[in-house]
Amino acid sequence: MRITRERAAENRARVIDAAAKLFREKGFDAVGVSELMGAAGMTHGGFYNHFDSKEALEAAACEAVFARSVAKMEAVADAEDRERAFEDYRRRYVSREARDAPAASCPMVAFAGDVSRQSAPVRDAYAEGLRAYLDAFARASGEEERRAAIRRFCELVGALTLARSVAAADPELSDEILAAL
Amino acid sequence: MRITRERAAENRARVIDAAAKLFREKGFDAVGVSELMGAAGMTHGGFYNHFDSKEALEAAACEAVFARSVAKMEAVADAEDRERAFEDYRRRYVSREARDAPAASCPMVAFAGDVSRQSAPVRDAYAEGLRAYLDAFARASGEEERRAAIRRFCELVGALTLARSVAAADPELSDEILAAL
DNA sequence: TGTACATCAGTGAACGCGCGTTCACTGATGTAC
DNA sequence: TGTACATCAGTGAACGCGCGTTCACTGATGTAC
Repeated sequence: MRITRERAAENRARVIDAAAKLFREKGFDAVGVSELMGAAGMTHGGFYNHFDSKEALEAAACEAVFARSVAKMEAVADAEDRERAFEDYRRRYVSREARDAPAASCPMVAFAGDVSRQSAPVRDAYAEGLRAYLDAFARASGEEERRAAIRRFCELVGALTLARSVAAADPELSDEILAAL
Repeated sequence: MRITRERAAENRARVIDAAAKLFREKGFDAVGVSELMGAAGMTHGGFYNHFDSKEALEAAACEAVFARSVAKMEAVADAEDRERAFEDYRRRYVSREARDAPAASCPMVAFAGDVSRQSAPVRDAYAEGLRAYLDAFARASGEEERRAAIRRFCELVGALTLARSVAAADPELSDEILAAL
């Protein structure tokens, strides 16, 4: 059942899309090749037509997720009313909506815990993404000192990470952490 | 080869100790029962003499790790020179030594990413630990507003998490993040 | 205190299961004429 | 444009592997007398 090249490229993109969501939601190791291919509407056997290995997809998905996040952050930095755009971004970052939608949110928070245990290509894609993101964040924040910008970002990452980690077991504490920002 | 009850209790404690280290270092799912028992000097078969399941050990280890961290934080809060003790704690928290020794460091940073995907007992042990830790941290920080204390803690957690996540792929960036605190 | 036996902590083989990966196969697509 | 054939994206069974868990077994310990 050969299909058009165009369609094959769409399929590949759909696998990366599914991976971008599922890896953020469940972590790299908890999502299998079968589940990924299923989420893209295929069976597992064809996976290796598109990727050398699961690791290769992890790196590709990591890159794709960061690309979108960095673009969003740069849009904030380049907004006419930068200050307001930044505050909006911040508010949404530590919102309950963001906390409860790990599949759609910040790659740093979703991947940070796992990434140091993943393969080198994944770690490299992550590091490059973080660098680009931090540069954009520093510009967007309006802080004169880069150190201050980094501290502000750490605050956001810590808050979202902690709030998400206790969301199920202690929702009040989780809300309190978000509200503190 | 039955052994003394005392010795059996020691063995159990040794398994929890090994779990406290290995789970923080590699994550819950990446450490097997065999590896844990081996680290405690036994073979895997006897595991279920001590624990109902791997999940039960995860919860016990989580509790044990938090107990130590909370005690340390409370010691800071109750120190004669609280302010200085707190600054020392902060400095050590975002040091390279702490970053490079995940097996021995902060349970929040080590577990936060994984805990929401673990079983209820683990999540509960974690939530209780975090609550106790935050209370002690708020006292130790000397902040009048609890919100300000939470923000300061988020800053630390974010910095250690991010620094650790890029330590291998981009040591300069990792150092820069630590230095920003 | 000494003896006889039940207990049970630890051993290592075995279980079913899901994982990442491979492979023979299918058949519509892409290409050469 | 039409025909003949090679290509290759996707299928689904099969692979070896390590996981959590179970189990029959061992033999020193703990207990009852």
